[in-house]
Amino acid sequence: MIVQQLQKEIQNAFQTLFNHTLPLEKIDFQQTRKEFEGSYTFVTFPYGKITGKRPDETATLLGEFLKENVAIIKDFNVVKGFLNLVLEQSVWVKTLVNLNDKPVWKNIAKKDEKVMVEYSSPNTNKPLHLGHLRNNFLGYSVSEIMAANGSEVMKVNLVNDRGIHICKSMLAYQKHGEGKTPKDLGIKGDKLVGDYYVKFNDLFKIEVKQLVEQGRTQEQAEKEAPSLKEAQQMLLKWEQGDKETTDLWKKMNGWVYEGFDETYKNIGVTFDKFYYESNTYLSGKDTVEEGLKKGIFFKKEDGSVWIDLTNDGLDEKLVLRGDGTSVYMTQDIGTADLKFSDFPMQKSVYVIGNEQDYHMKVLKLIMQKLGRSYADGMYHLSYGMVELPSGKMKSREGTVVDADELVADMVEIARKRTLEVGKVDDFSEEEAENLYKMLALGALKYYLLRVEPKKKMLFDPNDSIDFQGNSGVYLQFTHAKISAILRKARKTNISHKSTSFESLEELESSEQDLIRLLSDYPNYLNEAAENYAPSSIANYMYDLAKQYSKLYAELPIFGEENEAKKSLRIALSDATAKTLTHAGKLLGIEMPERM
RNA sequence: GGUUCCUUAGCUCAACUGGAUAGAGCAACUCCCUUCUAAGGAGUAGGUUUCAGGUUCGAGUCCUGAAGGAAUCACCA
Repeated sequence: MIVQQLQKEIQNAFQTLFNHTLPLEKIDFQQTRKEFEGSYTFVTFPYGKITGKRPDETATLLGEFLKENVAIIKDFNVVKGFLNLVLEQSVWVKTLVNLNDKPVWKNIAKKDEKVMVEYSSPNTNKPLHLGHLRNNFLGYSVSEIMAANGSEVMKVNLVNDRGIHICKSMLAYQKHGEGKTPKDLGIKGDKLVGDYYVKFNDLFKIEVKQLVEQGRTQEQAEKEAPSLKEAQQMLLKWEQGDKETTDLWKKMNGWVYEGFDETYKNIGVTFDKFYYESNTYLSGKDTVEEGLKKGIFFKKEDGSVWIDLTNDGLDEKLVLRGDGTSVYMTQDIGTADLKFSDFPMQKSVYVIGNEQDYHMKVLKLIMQKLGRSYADGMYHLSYGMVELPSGKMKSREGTVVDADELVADMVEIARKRTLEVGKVDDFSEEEAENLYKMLALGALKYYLLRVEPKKKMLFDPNDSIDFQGNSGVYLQFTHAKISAILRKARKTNISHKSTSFESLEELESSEQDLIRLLSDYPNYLNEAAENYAPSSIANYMYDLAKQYSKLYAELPIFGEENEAKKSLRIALSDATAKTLTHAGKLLGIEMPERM
């Protein structure tokens, strides 16, 4: 709010002093460094050509003009080309009044923009692991952030429910499962299926080893292993609609969906629509025809269809097999169109790991060449793998950090910590369990979201995720402290209505800093949406909580004798709590009243 | 081999998209609960931002090259 006003004032000053119109969006401010007086700093180095003066001269001229003509600017100082602006204290109080009367995010207008976010998109042959959690939290959070910025968002999950990998689980189950159900075994359905996926691979490895001993090369052996042949046979049968096979497929997928549902529900992730690859894997062939007609694709002698992307710095890429069957790309082309016909979006976000950077680049190029309106709005939210100290997680080796187990472990840690240091003796069992889960998920989500998505992460199962310092729990703890203050204010009937403090003229620096941070929230929100970056929100929340904690330790609230100051601090507390709650929601992190 | 991405304090990460003396947490060390929740706060120490050049008023950020790591380049999905 303040920034917008300052931008206009600078624009006006440039107009008057230098007869030059600066576009508003080009006028940037940075926070004045602590060692100088002031709040906002305008950098004048880039404008030498426009002003015809040295940067410090430009800064001085601007400073004098602003001080003279703008009421909220109390003073200025110039260090080289840096113009530091000192604002009237009343600006801060007025800003807090605005925050207090109406949270900043209520000013965000609805946009006429549809956004589809595809995320999670699991294979149905194994349970979700830590890598999926990163995906799920990213996708969910980006959806929330876009929606908070006024877009209409559709969250979709494209389930990879067919293919050779699923047949592998089915085959192993058929052989060794003895018809046992998850219920019989007392385990989740996705776990059962995952176990048989591992079992298949154990068998496969033994076969390969035997073949190698018989003199085959590793490569030959991997192609010839009988269990693999069987799986391929099964896939063929599935595609032909063989009843026994599809029945088994339906049964086992059903188990997996039950398991997934439970996990999604547990981690607080939701979808508006599910797509299943078993329904979409044949689509896209018409589009390939279209591309051929338009001359975008070409056919080789064997009938296979390709696109030549050498001019775009890539290779030739197959889009349809010689025998007319689909490849991965075919499906994705078809699915892209299908999504658009269901929900005519301007932006289409794909939350997919960075191992598919190349594939997604090709897909976007193809859709652009086909002239799809949504193609420019396709965005691959690429994220790095979560690795263990021993290296990459591999489901078929069983070396994964299981999502359900990790959450359960963290709930246990939360329980232990709460019993040690928490202040919730009078909680009912249900309330306590809720809290443990809230803290566990808060820590986990913050841990995964505060890092820039494209960076790979290292997770050491021996080091538990932080419950101290820069952590989700720190944010929650700050909120709980504030809640205690607000409860006490309510109980003792101390008002924090704007009228009770708006006449204040002097503020402490920690109060000012906090107001500034609070009023900057919409900028972070906007930035997060533009860059698809939940990490900006996470880092902002940490800064905010830290700034509040500082104030909390420095200044008394109920011990303050000046009633106006007391009210102002309560209003500040309230605004901080509301902002933490709002921002936390964007990351899927809930804020407790007590802990 | 081609392409893309990554490399910042002992460890895990920031750095407002090119701005002032690169900031946090963890770990170590000092202080602060007779005060609103110490899962906190204040402080000390820790850096040639992998390396070498370049661009400019100014580079962790942009360009070129080198080193190390990862992904990808399938008629697999």
